[in-house]
Amino acid sequence: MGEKTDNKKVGIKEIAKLANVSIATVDRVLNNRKDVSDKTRAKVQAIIKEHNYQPNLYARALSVKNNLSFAVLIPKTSSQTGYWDLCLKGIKQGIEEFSTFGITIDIFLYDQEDVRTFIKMSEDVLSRNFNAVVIAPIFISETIRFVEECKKRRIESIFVNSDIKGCSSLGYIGPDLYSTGRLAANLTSYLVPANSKVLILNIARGLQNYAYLNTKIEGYTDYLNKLDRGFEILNIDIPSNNYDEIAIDLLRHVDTINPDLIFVTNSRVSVVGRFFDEYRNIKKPHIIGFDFLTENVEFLGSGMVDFLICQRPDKQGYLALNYLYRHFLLKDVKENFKPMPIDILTIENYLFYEN
Amino acid sequence: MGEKTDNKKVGIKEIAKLANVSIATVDRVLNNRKDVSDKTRAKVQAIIKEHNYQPNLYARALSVKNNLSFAVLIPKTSSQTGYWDLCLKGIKQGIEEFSTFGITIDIFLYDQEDVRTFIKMSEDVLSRNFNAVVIAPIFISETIRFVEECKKRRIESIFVNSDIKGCSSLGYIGPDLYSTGRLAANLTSYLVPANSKVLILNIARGLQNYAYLNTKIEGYTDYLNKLDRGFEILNIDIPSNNYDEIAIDLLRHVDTINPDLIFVTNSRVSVVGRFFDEYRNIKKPHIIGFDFLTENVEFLGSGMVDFLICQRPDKQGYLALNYLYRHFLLKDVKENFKPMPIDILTIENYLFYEN
DNA sequence: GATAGTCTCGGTAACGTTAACGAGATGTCG
DNA sequence: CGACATCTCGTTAACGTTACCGAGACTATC
Repeated sequence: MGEKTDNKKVGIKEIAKLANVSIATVDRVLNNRKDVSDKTRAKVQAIIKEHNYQPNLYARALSVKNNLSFAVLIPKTSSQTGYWDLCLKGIKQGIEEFSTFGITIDIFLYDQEDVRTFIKMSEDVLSRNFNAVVIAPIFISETIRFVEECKKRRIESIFVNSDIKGCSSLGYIGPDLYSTGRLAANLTSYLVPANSKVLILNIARGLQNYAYLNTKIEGYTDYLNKLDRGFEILNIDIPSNNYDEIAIDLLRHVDTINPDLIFVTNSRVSVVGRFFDEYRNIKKPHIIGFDFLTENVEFLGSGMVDFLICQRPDKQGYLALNYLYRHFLLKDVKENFKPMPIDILTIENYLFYEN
Repeated sequence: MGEKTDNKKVGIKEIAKLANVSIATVDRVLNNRKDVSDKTRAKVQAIIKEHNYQPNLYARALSVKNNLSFAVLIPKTSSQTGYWDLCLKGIKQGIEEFSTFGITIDIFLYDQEDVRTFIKMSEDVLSRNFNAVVIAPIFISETIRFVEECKKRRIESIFVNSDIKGCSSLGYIGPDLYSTGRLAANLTSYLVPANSKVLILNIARGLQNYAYLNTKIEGYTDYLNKLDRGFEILNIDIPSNNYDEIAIDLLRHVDTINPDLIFVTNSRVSVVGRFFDEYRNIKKPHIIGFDFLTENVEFLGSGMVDFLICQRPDKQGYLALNYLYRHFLLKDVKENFKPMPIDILTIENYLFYEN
């Protein structure tokens, strides 16, 4: 025989009967509201614990008529990378799911190359009356200021993609960026032998703002230095979003450095792939980069890129909304979240990767 | 401003009013039951489509009082590997979640080293009256026979962990095993140079039964042979579950072969790790294995094992039940599932891996 | 033309929880 | 002692869907 599962779910009604009170009182105890004497509260709580009562979340979701509203404040996708589209995809999935409960979710997109658009959008958010806001914090000081303002108005905040430690009221959903850099270094150590030349490549306009890049690079260099294999590590910025401009810079650097491996610190790895696709006379180094974008996957599939490290941006977006939903409606979350998994994609497993 | 999401969910009541019928009739149309004239059915359907009516699954789940029952037929966890515990963990999570709806789920565990226990358990399953059964098909011909019997009795079946093509009525949830082997080979090619000696190691009692192993090995050797780097590939079985026995065999083989890399084709990679931990005078090869078991992770963390390939057994178990739940209650599933993602774990990202 | 059967359809109680409302008991202050 | 506030608790209508029950209209049969 197999194990038998006891599926006798006790309901609020059962508890009420056992405690000789009304279901309203049980509800008051469950949601620890007032209007219950200490004595009956203790009695009901005892019975709840004794029978391991678990609320029916579906009934609760059905019953509660809320008018919660959340805001989402993330960069708009640029012509150069579809990264934020992925995040948005997860957000939209969340909207689809949670609109059933009457939750309103508004999306505010800013230009990650123009801090003024962030300030404008954050003011727009404040002008309305949201219960919570999901933020991708690109601009550090401006985000801190914005969250301060939110706290004053009792608007909860949660970060995705990257974190500013201790800033948001509800925490951070995303990968540990330092470990992300270490992982890239770990894979690097498998790809190239000792004394190799390794090029760290930061490609994007307005690079100075991207504090999260430094964390990745730190993890990367710390790991390689500790390995002590005589790697020669160079860190180069190409502050542009234009392929032709980037190609010129790249050509110059690659010519003089002649790297064995290039580590692209963000999702622009496809640009580097395209470069070596065009300049076939140049010796192609190993390439490691970030994010499951179609343009990146293309170069992964052709063997141009060795590893893609992924942080599930869509899942991050979805989880942020899911967390808010649970925070406000289900009240079941106390635990702070662990960092997101860091996925490794190669030519052999990318086909099965989704969300 | 941001995008505004229209959260006006139309309900069955709205539809009824618009169609000048009762909600009962709308319900009949929605669940295409009889007792509706063609004319009113068409009218209601038009209005449903026009207003893009989406049923409130929570209300439905709350309302429906079903007495569905599912069986789960998987190997019991052996002393040698906690693999099936992980699968069971996912199953139990599903039980927890779906018992809310009055679904009864019974677990039947068989001994994967003894086909008779499988036959016994499958008879037990048939003697009761389940609506569906989740099967981990280890014993091929016996499983086929069992599923035939299920079909006669209109019991749905779904496979996890490995597949027998076209056998189960509802499909297969798990990784593509051939690709799994290819991925191991891909990682192998990064770990060792040309002309290396590679040892494929199959460890488990009753190996002859494990058809899924061959698929993995096929993927592995196909990939390496196509690479054409002069790898010397050896395939060795150690049909035992006892560490001391395995160690003796291993010592003999490793001594004569002196491999540069060992590919352990199942979750017993910790045994190999322990071996090289004890025989420190032997040159440690690179090691690749399977599954996120605590004992395996230990050797991943110590650097003894280079890569662990994971197929999320707990998620497989959960998804199987989740699929059944959706199949019977929500009726929303038509799509056949894609293979599960194949995860790569190294010393640098395993900390963030869960379910 | 009475009877029984079939085909449509509407009314409504339930599912488990929430929250508005009000009743009764007790306390407080003049 | 009366007026009023506060504390405690029960009653009950929702939430959106399902499914049982039965009413009315129509058809077939004798």
